[in-house]
Amino acid sequence: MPDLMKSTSEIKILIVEDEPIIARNISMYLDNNDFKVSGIAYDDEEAFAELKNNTPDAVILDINLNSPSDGIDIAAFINKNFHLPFLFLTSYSDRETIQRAKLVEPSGYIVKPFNERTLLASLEIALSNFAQRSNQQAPELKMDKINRHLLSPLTEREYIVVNHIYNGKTNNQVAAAMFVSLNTIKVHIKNAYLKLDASSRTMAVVRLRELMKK
Amino acid sequence: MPDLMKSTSEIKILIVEDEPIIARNISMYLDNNDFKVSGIAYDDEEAFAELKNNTPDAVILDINLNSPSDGIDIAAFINKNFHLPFLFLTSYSDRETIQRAKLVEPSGYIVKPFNERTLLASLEIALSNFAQRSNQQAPELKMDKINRHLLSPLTEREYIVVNHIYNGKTNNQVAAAMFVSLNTIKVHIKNAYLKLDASSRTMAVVRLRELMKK
DNA sequence: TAAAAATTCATCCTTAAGGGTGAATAGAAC
DNA sequence: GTTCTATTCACCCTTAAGGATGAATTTTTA
Repeated sequence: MPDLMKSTSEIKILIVEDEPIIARNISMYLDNNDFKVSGIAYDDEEAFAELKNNTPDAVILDINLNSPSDGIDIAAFINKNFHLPFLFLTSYSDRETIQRAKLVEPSGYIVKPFNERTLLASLEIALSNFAQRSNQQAPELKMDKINRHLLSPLTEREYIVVNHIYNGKTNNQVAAAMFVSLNTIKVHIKNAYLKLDASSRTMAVVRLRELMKK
Repeated sequence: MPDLMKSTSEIKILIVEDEPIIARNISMYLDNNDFKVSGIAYDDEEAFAELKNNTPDAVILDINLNSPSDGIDIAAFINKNFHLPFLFLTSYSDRETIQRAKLVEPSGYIVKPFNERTLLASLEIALSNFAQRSNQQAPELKMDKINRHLLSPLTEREYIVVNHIYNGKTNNQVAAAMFVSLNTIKVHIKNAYLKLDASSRTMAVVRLRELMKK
């Protein structure tokens, strides 16, 4: 089988993270899942250099860094000089930091501690949102939160699909965003419906809203 | 035209309200809109008598009454002795009262000051919710809130339709709940889509969520 | 390594949804 | 008294969505 999937979605990611263990962890996850890590930056200077020299397609930014500029500053720099999606990697922060982070309009957030699935799903959804409309943020569901309330948890692909549906996309739009066929999307939707006890996209959205409230 | 609509939806409403001006106001609204006011009770005793003698199909209850039992007490009595939908008519109340009101699981709330449209729409949605599933409450959109953010406001029927869509109903289910044909529902949906800048029910729901946040 | 789960895709079929046009009726507004 | 809006409905057509079945491939897990 020609791995069309892999070639089309091998997207170069820059990781900006001062803790080597976390950085390597993320790097391993991504390399095993159709992403290519173009570089790891441990401080602001390395981040600026990587951005210029290795032209990543997306950036994962830890907010707290051991350097003069933190992740939010680097994000502001990206907004000024590039047209790139970026996600913040963050622990629970104070309100001020969250406010500052929102101002630079990130394509997504990854909250520590995170698991592989959440990381990959957040990244894929962020890329899709960025591609469609850089300005407005589509609200993102939390897979962990949803799965906690389901007898049978959603798989990563099912989760991404229902997220798109939650944000009003048609099956064809979801297929385009995920680089797979319409048939595949329909299979994911059908399986997700079983788990969500729904039989239409609007019913699924109602169920998702209920699950998010709990 | 045989007014099938009127005969099927001429529902008897009991109004429990100690302020005669408001009571007559509501009474007038309802009588002009395919509802029949079976009686007006100005205190608890009259309410109990009306419930027994005139067998209303639904009850609108002011919470604050000049009598030993208030609206919530009467609601509890209804729950115990009848199977009837009731709505609370309320001004801004203290938390305790709201907590008590929630315990008797009303089919809806009408908050003063209210206009004719909100009253009728709340009533119709409450009746529909009650008919479908007496136990769980479908979350209800606020027409005033939505309309405040639309260039062209939704009409009452359009609002009721999008409310049903928001709660996951199919067009056929909406038609059944509103006692009109599928064609009519489609017309309302199409017109609502224009106002909401949507072209599918899921997109409409996304827009409604956005409008409710503002 | 074998079994189970996840992901991908195809084909076929039925129904739901969306969209266009036209039109009758009733009520409100002017 | 005429115009405007809201509500209702019909007929038409196209596309989207939902559902069933079968199957190949990869990844994970036992």
